[in-house]
This record gives sequence, structure tokens and C-alpha cells, in this order.
Amino acid sequence: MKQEVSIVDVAKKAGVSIATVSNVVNGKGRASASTIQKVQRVIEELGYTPNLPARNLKTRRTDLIGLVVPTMEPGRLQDNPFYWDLLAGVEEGARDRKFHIILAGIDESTETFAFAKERRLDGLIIVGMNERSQAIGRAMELGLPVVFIDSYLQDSELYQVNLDDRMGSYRATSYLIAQGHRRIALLVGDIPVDRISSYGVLHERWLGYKDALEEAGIAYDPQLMIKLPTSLEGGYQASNRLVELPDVTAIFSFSDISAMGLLKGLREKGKSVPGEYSVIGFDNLFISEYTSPSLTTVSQNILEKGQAAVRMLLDQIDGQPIEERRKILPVDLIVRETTGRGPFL
Amino acid sequence: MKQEVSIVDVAKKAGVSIATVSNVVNGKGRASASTIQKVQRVIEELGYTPNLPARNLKTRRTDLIGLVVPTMEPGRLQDNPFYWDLLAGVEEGARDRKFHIILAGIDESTETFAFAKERRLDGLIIVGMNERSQAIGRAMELGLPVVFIDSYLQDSELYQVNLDDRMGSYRATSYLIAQGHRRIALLVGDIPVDRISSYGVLHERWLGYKDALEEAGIAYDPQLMIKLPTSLEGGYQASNRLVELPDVTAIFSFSDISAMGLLKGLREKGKSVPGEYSVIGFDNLFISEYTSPSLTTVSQNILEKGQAAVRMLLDQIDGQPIEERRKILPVDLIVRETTGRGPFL
DNA sequence: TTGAAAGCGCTACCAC
DNA sequence: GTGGTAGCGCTTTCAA
Repeated sequence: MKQEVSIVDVAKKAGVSIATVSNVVNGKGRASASTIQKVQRVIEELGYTPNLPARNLKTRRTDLIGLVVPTMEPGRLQDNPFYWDLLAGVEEGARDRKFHIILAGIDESTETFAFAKERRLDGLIIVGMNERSQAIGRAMELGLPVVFIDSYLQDSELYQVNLDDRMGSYRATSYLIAQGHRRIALLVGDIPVDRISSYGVLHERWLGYKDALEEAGIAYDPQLMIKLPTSLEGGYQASNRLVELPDVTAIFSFSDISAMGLLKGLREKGKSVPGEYSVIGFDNLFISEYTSPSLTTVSQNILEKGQAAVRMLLDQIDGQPIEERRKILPVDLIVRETTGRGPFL
Repeated sequence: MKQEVSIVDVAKKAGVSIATVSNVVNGKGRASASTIQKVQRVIEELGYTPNLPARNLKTRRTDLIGLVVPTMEPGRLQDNPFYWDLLAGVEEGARDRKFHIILAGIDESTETFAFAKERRLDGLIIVGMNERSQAIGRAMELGLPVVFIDSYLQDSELYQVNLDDRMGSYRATSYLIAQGHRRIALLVGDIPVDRISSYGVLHERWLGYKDALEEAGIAYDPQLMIKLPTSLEGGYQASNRLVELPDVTAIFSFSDISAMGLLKGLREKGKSVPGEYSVIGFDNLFISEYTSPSLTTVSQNILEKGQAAVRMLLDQIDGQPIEERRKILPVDLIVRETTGRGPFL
């Protein structure tokens, strides 16, 4: 059993009161230079480390935030290298401000966030919630500062960090059109397209696609929607559908991961990219530059996304004014080798 | 300001003492069925949630463990999808036992682990330390239970979870030999090969490679060591070196990630795989099945690795007997399409 | 400039 | 069975 050294031990040995030690430790209150010196030396000698949980009992702050990620949603966690960067961004941002993060995987349908209350977390960052998830209501009931990432929730009171998905999608589609493609398939994910509006990110990207078509005077064709999961396997399967669609010369996939599956599928079918099909992805994973051919994609800075979310959360916690509750990060189109000229150029 | 409801409020409203409430909450001590009922109803009504930090002040346990990952080591964090699975394994294992994890990125050279003491963490899981890192000494000084993952530290007192890297490497190399390859290049990482023994994982894998050669009576040729980072870019560069090595028909890369870079490099040079070169990787990332051709590799169960580490840590914390301080997880050779027959078959 | 003391929410011991 | 109460390690008035 490690013998804990407390503020009392320090006070005793330094011959001062615990109040004084507390003042020295926190740099608050007043203390003479000599007292400070003396106390600090004793702290050093004893190897005293302040007990944060105890301090928090008084101050009512834990300097701890929860990062909540749904574990059960298939094709997200397991599949996407994405999350690691996000996490790194959040961790880094928190560290800069002396916060630590508690990582919690939840089952979206049953989680009550009791742990957040029990541990008296200062705030929560929640990733990838669906609008209709009951979890969001429960999270808000906590009365804690919460920031949602990639969730596209209607309620404008909620703090959110998202990507400019619609713009990204618009730019990707426009680029294909500019390259002379007209019939552009879309790998939208494993959802009913008629209810796409409740799938935030996907909906936005779908709208961006339509924006571009409309601008170019191309009719939207529901036949071109491929409803398969945005995963490696989903992309792979999608290649089967793709080749059956007449006159299609390009496909836009809502994630790089599925675009990779797609590339593999097409290669196995002997279809050349970008010769017969132009392919464009979304995310710009670190690996996307290394596919063959290298993947044209919409780039998002995932690290920055994590950082923006912590910033917004911590400002909220510190009671600092928040400029905007809904932060939208910019996207960038990265043209590489999977896109080429279409028949109309 | 959210009005905190404490044990006192519950006690008052239920007309019992706080001691009784505490008993009910913890299911300890004795209490009549009717009291229990009454108290529980009040808890419900008031929405009371126990304050864990306060409880921990008494019990001297936080039920919190730190997961420590070096942030500064290039080519690890950023590059490797690997970590996400590990994290997921740890989180899940912890959750099962009512622990939470605090994620901390550290700079290996300067970290003092003060946060672990301050927050009174119950234990630490540390990933990917190098033998000569000062951080390991500092971590041990804390006097906390610690488990190292992927660190291969000499000290047999330390708790460690590793992979059977040597065996994995042996099997990969043996397989290539059995397929008729004799001159097998090795992408070992960006390190001086003469000091490889201080790079745990790499050393083990290097030994496994030599084991296989020796068994087959093939002389070890230092010329075949390619010293480039085990990253996408490193693998890509490695292809340049590879093609200059005479008579080499196969290459074993110490990570899938670098194998992917390698595949791209070779393809760009017009070298066929597995026609001209057989390629074998290590890790079996979820994406490795989707490269073209799909990657033959040594598989490790990363999720399981994380789980094993928590289990070992929590048993330590709970004072349960630990069978073995050094847990070695099995590997598996997954033969896919990047390996084919060599000239000697 | 310093110290005494109250109290944060909880557990655990000991009386009743 | 139940309650009183002494701390756990700390911050923070308020006095001195």
C-alpha cells in the first residue's frame, strides 16, 4: 500500500497551515516569497501530488469530458480508420486545456448516460448520432454541456460540429459533370432513399449531389441510387450493381472506404478506372492516396474536427461566449487518378 | 446551475439517516425491505445519482484506468488503423467491469505521468514503449499497476501483453520458402539493423525470419534488409530498393500498411505481384483483404489484445492472482493473393 | 500574510 | 435495523 501524502503532511512538515499550502499550490491568495519557497521544497521532498478528485469535490469541476461513440452501429467503428484521427484531435485539444477525456462506447438504444452524472463529467462530446435516436434526448436531460459531431440534428439550440457535406458533395459531382459525365451513380448507404432526410450526413451529401445536377440541367434519376452500406464490402457489392446500370460512366461514393471496395470490385470485373468508370470518394483517408489508381476524393480534416468540437465544448464549460452553435468545417476536392473524361467532353 | 441532489436530500425526504441511504445504494449493511423500498422511491423521485468522486475519496479507488499512447512517434498514431481496434478492445473490457478509461496521449520523452497520480487512477495500460524509453521507469515509480502492450521489455517483473511476433514472422517466412522462394527481402523499419535488439517487436519479427531461414538452410543476407519506415510512404519507397536487389523474388513487410505502399510502388513499376514478387504483410488490417491483389499476411487479433491487457490490469487492481505476467497472443497466417510460387518450386 | 474551521458527498464504524 | 459521526483531501471564507 502506497502511503498517500496529503496536504496535511506538507503543512505539518513545512510548519504552516494547510490553507497556506493550498494557496501555494494553486498560486492563489497571498504568501510571502519565503513561505512559498519553503512549502515548495517540502512538496518536492515529500513527493506530494494534489488529489484532484478531492479538489473537485469542492470546486465542482472534474476537468473531465466524455467522448461518446456508439459501438453498436455496424460499419462505423469497426470499419473506419476515421475515428482514430477524430479521437486524436479531441484528446489533443483537451490536453492543451488541462482536461482529460473519458472514452465511452455506448449502445445508442439503451444508454442512459448515468456514468456522466456519476462521474460528474464537465461535458460530453457525442459522435455520429441519428436524429431519431432516443439517446440524444437522454443526453440533453443531463443538463451538461454537450457537443455533437457529425450528427446533423435539427434543433438549432444544440451545439454541433459538422462538415460542409453538401458543398463537398456538390463539388465532387460538379467536377464529374465538368469532366463530361452525365449519368453519375451514387453509393448512398444502406438506407431507404425516401427517408434519407433523417440521415443527416447522408442527406446533406445527397442534396449536394442534386444541387450539382440541377445546376447542370441534368435530371435526377432514382435508378442511379445504389443502396448498399458504405463499407468495404458494401462498395465491393456495389460494383455488381454499377455495371448493370446503362450508360453510367461515373460513380460517387459517400465514403473512401466504400470507394475502395468498389475499386476492387471493378478491377475484378475487368473494368478500367478511370477509363470506363470514374470513381470519386469522400473523406480523404490517409490511405486514399495509396490505392491504385489513387483515389479522387472530398477531403475533410478530421483532426481539426475533433479539435473544433473540444474547443466548443470547453468554451461552453468555461462559460465563454460561443460565436455559433453550429460549426461547419470546410471541404476540399482532391483530384487524383480515379477520375477521367466522360463521354460529353 | 443545476441543483445537485445529494445523499442528504434523499435521507431528509425519506426520513432516514444518510447512513441508511448509503446502505441501500450500495446494497450493503442491513435494511428492512420497507426502508429499502421507501429510499429507492425517493431516489427515483429526486433523480439522485451518487457522486463517484466523493465516494472514491473514501474508498480510495477511482475505477478509472489510463490508456497511454505515445503521440509523438511518427508513423504510429497517424498511420495505423490498428489503434482503433486496440482501443475498442480496452474500452469494452473495462466497461464490462465497471471501469472507465482515460485516454492520454503522451510525449514519451517528457511525460512524468503526473496526471495518473493527480487523478488517482487505479492503473495504467501503456502501449508501444521502447525498452530504452525513460518513460517506463517513470511509469513504474508511480507504484500503480501497469500493463504494457507491444513493448517487449526485458524486465520479467513487468506485466506485458504481446503478440507471438517471432512465430508469426517465422510462419510467414517459412511459407515463402515452402513456395519456392530463397532470396527474401525484409522491410524492417527505419532503424539500424545492428541495434535491432532494442526494438522489441521488430527484433522478434526479425528473429522469426532468421529462424525460418536457418531451418531451411538458407544463409542470412544483410543486403536484403530494407531500412525504411513501416508506413505507407516507407513501403512505397521500399519498392525502389527492392527492384535493385538481384534475384529477390519475395518480400516480407513488417506491417500491412507498408505492404500496401509497396504494392502500389511495384504496380507503378510494372512489376507483377505475385508474378515477379511475392509480398507478405503483418497485422491483417480490416482493409488488407481489399487490396489488389488481396494481401497475404500474418493475422493478429487486436481487439483481443486490448481485452487481454485490461483483464490483466484489472485482476492486478483487484488483487487477483495473475497466472503469467507475460501474455503472448497467437498469430495466424492468412494466405491470400500476393504470394505465389518462387523459382525453386 | 497566515491560520482556523466549515463543509463538499460519501463510507464505515460503532452505538443504540 | 438504523442513526450519529468521524473522517477522506481539499478550497475558501473570515479573522487574526
